[in-house]
Amino acid sequence: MELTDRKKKVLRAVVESYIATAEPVGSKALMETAGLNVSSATIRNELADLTEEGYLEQPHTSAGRIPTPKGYRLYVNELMEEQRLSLEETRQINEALHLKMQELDKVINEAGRMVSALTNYPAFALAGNARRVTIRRFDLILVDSSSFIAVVMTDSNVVKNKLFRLPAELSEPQLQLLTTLLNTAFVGKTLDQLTPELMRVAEHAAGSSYGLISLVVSFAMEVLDGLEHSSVYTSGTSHILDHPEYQDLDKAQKLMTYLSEEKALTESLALPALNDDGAKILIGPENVAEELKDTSVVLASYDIGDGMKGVIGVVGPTRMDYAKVAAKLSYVADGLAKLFGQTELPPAKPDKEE
Amino acid sequence: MELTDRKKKVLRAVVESYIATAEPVGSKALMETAGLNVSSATIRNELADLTEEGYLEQPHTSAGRIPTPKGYRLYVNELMEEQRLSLEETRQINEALHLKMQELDKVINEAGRMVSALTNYPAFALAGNARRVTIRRFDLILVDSSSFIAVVMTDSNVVKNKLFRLPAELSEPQLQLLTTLLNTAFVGKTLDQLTPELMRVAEHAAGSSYGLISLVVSFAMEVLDGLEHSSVYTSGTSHILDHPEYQDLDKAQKLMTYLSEEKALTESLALPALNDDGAKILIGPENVAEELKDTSVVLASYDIGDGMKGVIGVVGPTRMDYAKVAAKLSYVADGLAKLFGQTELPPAKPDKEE
DNA sequence: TTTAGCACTCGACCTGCCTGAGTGCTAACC
DNA sequence: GGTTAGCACTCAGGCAGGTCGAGTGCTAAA
Repeated sequence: MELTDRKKKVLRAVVESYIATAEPVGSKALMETAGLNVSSATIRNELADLTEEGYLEQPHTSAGRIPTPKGYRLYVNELMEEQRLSLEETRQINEALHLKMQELDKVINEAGRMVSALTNYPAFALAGNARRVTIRRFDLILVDSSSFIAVVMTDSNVVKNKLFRLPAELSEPQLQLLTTLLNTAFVGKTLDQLTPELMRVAEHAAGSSYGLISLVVSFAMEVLDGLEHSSVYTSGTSHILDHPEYQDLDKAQKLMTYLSEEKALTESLALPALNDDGAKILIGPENVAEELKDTSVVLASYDIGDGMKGVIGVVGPTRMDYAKVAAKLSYVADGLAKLFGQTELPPAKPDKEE
Repeated sequence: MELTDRKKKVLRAVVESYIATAEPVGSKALMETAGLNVSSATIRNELADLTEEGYLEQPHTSAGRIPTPKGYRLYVNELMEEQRLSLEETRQINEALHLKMQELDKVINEAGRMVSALTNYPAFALAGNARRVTIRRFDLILVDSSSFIAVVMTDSNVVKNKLFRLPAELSEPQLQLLTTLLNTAFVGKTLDQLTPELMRVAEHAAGSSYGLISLVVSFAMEVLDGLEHSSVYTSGTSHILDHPEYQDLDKAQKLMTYLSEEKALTESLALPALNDDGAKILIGPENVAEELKDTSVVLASYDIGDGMKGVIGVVGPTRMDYAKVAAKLSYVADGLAKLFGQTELPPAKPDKEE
């Protein structure tokens, strides 16, 4: 059943006032803020109806109303006005985004920090692969006669390396043989395709340096594994304490602990978002995780390219400023998508030349 | 002036009881716990003396005594008994330490987490170089005609890589020329020795692919910079709320914020510790950082090898269980030192062979 | 349908009171 | 002299009761 226009206006005013103050909202206060030229008694009637229908609730008899999750949901779906970011804010974001392009991990982490600073809520960020990752190539670099660097590149264009120091001697030709072997046997394979049998075959072909095969391959496995179970970065957890709903230390601590548990966070929040595009708002009980049942989450995902996707999100009380947060989050996500979309290389002409 | 034996016993009992309960300790309670066969009145006299001399204080007239920083200091220096870890604890630590050897960053971070879990205090961990780092070698790997991987190795045996995608074509010989150029011009240089002039000379020699020199070198500079300003990992900040002294949300939040500010943390806490070896306890006002004036810090540093050192530390209320924390921290630090001390490679014979 | 008015509810806050833990001091004791 | 028992004193914390005021629902009139 559709709500009347006036009811919607009242609901909206309640939500916005409660978002701003965290205090139950009374009929008198609404008379002024809702912009309807009716008396407080009329508003009381409307409030009673809205309460009846489950959009609002009363913490106790003689208190004002606060929105229920259902109320927030309606607000988010229909009533919320798209927030425009101020010039200053966009400037800030752009500046931060165009910092030097470091390792992916660091950019992700930095994005989380930025979002947290921008919204004053704790934030998290992660990147992951929507698909299985395979190995694209191996390179082995001889450093000296007893150590070498293994470089592994995946088909998602991630490159990782590791330095190996050996108790035994090693020669350039040996290493080249190894490289060829690795590249013929293991390229194009996903993590679970790297079976022990495959290893054994390759080791056999490797002759005297057979032991190295398993070393390098298990490194490659670590790399693939790391890419598929990418880690989450959390930032700004101290912002939890900003909000009166977390005066209750116990509540605050539970949320903090939850946020610091990578696994829980990844599984219940971030991964589901990887496959859904765009922004998403989860209000209170809409969250799967028990710990978040009275907490809201705003998420945005973006494309990194090479089959990878990123997610940034913000966690806060259900009384969250959804409009502002969603706007900021989307803007940052868009910025990141653009950042990753462009070639990593700035036009190759150096601008200083005498 | 030396304290009498009995005074020391009383002080010790006060500190330990206060550490355990966070409640001011009265003369009656001490009668039982201090293990002296004297009446509460006698103890009261001793308490009065200790208070006079600045080792204890009273939150208010009719309350028991709590230790002052000076009291804690004496306790730590003379009275504290070296704690032995339980078998279960050492087993736990060893197990965690012998996980697969991943990237240095991750090991460091993991160590911090472990310490935090072990002590129930927030912990931080970082690694840094005691000396200037230089470049040891460059390698460039051609991936396809428009992209290559740059691998940079430093004299601290850290290897980093980056994938470059070019708008232009690139050939193997070109890349080899570049590699030689880079290796002759920039090897052995520290960050500040990588001057623009040096770059210009090298670019000149590079002919048509001169633009790539600056790309690779600036990547190398990032690597050196990153190694010298290594980042701190904080974990377990939610443990702050475990302790009654941080019921005051404001206080808790200030500490949390401080802990999440990498820069402050590195400069005021971690870096100073890098140069001092072994364990260190800083009590309340002994800390330089204003934010830590009523907080204690226990630090341990260890050798990573190749001129690198690591620091792990724990932050908590002055009423911290110094003995336990110090024991655990040292054990972990020792473990890490050993872990890094051993060759990264396990004896190269695979134990399964048919 | 809206409004004014009124009785009612209930949390927040203040107040004063009481209790008990803990003190310092004094005088007696060994 | 150090040690102890006893006693008066202090003060935070908890509890009970009272007041205040914001906000309600309901009713009756406009």
